[in-house]
Amino acid sequence: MSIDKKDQELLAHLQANARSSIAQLANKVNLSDTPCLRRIKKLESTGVISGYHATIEPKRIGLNVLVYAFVRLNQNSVTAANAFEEQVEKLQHVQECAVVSGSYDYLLKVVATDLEAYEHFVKYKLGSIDYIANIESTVVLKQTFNKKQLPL
Amino acid sequence: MSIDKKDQELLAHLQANARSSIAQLANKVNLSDTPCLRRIKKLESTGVISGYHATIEPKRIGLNVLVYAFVRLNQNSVTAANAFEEQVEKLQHVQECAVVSGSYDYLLKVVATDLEAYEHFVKYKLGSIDYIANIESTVVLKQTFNKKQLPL
DNA sequence: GGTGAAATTTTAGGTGC
DNA sequence: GCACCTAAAATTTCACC
Repeated sequence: MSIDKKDQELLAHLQANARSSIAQLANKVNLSDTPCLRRIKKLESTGVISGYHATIEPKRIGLNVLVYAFVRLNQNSVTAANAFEEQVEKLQHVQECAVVSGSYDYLLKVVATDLEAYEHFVKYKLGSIDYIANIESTVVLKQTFNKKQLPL
Repeated sequence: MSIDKKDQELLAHLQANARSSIAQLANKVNLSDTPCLRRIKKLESTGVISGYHATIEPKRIGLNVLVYAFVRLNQNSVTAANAFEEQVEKLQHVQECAVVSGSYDYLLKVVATDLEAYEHFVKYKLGSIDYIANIESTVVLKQTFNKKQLPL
């Protein structure tokens, strides 16, 4: 998959506004509609574009708290890792999960309505997952920015 | 702003696929087109929906590395904070920036082509920003999931 | 990569429930 | 508040050059 200048421009525009019409996009990158659409379809089918998603302001729906939670498991087995990953994905408040370097095994990005709800989440939801040794929470006091644009 | 069941369903669908047509959405939530569109416009104008963004697979465009970087400043002044936030936002490889609790001041989400590029980034880009006392990098070894769906 | 045309969709207004 | 209808404008998508 080779991504030329036009593709890069299309990706930039689609990251900024996923609901732009093909005609608008074609205009911005100086192509006519058909080749523009062809390029977008190709970017989709080759997996460069994996989806289009509305972004919701968490605070507008009552999710006022964001926390990064570091998790260490009590054993380094495939069984433990698989069990943990499977169970944590079911928790709707966990938005992202990553295996990380350092003294912890996982980093989770968690949303909650408030700190009390987060405490409850850690105690009863995360806390009920198998193989967890300990959890360290890093509370986000303020998000300074959250770009929706990867460097191309 | 009150968000009822239908709005919640619309938000869920738009988070899953931001390019759905109004007719498709109206069908899914058992509304006709007009009130469906009205609701979406309202969700947009009230800031519940802040935008629609194409999601790009970082690896498909050569961004193979993701790192969470904790940053501590060398002074707790408004001047230092403002200067840091302003300069770090200009770095395209920094996707997110948050003020956090704990022993560090900021948590940055950084993408890079590889670890060597990341090392270069820390040394010459982040490193050239004023007021930074030290940086601790937590490398993501594997992303297990990244949901595009907030709990409603 | 571009053109033109058909098919579909969006968007707005009006009516009555 | 909604469904239903109508209709113009815009958009998507196609075969073809």
